[in-house]
Amino acid sequence: MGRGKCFGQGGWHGKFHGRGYRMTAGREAVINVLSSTKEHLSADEIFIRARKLNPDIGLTTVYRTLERLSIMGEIHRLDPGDKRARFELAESEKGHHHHLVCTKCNRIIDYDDFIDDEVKLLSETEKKLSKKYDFKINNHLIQFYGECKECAE
Amino acid sequence: MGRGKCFGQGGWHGKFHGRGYRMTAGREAVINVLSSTKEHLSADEIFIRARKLNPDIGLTTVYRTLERLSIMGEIHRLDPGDKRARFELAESEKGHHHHLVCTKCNRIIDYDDFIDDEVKLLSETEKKLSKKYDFKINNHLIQFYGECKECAE
DNA sequence: TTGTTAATGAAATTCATTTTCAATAAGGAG
DNA sequence: CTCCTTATTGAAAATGAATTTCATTAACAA
Repeated sequence: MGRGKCFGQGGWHGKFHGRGYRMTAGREAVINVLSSTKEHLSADEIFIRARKLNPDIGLTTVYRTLERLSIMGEIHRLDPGDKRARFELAESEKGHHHHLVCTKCNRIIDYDDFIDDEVKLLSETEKKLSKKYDFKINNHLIQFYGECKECAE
Repeated sequence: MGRGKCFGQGGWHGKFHGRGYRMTAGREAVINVLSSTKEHLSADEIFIRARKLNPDIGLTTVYRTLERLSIMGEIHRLDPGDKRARFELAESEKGHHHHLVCTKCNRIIDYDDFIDDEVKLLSETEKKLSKKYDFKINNHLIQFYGECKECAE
C-alpha cells in the first residue's frame, strides 16, 4: 500500500522537512487544534485542546511548536492588551482578515468586510515604505481598539 | 506672585484633576520623560530616566502612572514581539504616525509619510465597522512587520 | 491647619514564557 | 529492518514583566 500517510493534510510533513525539522505527534496535535477552530487561542488553551488529541503532550512543546510555526510564517501571533499572546493559522479557511480588539474583555473579532480597499492601499504603502526605509516588509497588522457590544452597556 | 505654577506645561495638572486624580512629583517625572523623547520606551527604561528627575520614584509608581495615562488616553501602549510593552505620548510633537516593527531586533520606526490616505480610509472603515459590529472604536493601529536595514544583511 | 483619601515605595506575589537537562524518537544511511 | 545522529520532548526550575499588598505619605478641598 505504498509509504502510507507520508504527508498529513495540508502538506505539513513536507513543510517541516523542507526546513530540516521533523514532524511529530505533538506538532500534529497543535496544528490540528489550530486548524479546527476560528477562535484566537492562547498557548494554554491550545495545550488543553491538544491534550485531548494527544494526552502525552506537554505545555513546553506547545510553546515550542508555536514559536517554530511562527518563525515559519505559518501562524500569526496576536498581542491583545492582556499579556498572553494568542495565535491563529496564517492560511486558514477564514481567509485574509483584520481585527477588532475589545480593550475591556480582550475579545478579538475578525472582520473581512471592507478590507479590499484596505489591502490595496496597504500593498501600495508597503512598496513605498519598503523603499524609503530600506525595510523588508513581511506582514502587516491592522487593528481597531474599542469596546465590544457586550462591554459597552 | 499669585498661586505659582498651578498648571504644569501642557495642562497636565488640570487633566488629572478633571478626572478626580492628583498631580504628583512621580507622575510629573514620568510625563517629562515621555515628553522629552521620540523613542518608544519600556516601563523600566522610563523608570531609569524618571529617577534622574526624581530619585525617590519607584518602579511601581511608573507602572501605575503608565496605566493611568493609558486609561486617560494620553499615551499609547505598544506590544512588539517581545513581551515588554512600550509607550509613547499620544499627543506628542511627532504627530499622528504609524509603525514599522523589526521582528529581529524589535526596533520600532515611526513613519508619517503616506498616511493621509491611510487615515482617510481608516476613518471611513471605522464608521462602517462601528455600525456593523456595534463596536465603539477608540483607536487604531497599523503596523508593518519585517526586517530593518541593520538586521537584513 | 486639618481631614479625607489618592498615591506611594518596598516587598511579596502572580503568571506567561523560557531554559535546563536527561530521556526519547524521527527518519536517513546502510 | 536496524543502527545512528540529533532534533524533539516532558518535567521542573528559572526568568522576568507586571501586579498586589499594606502601612505610610502627601494632595488638596474645606
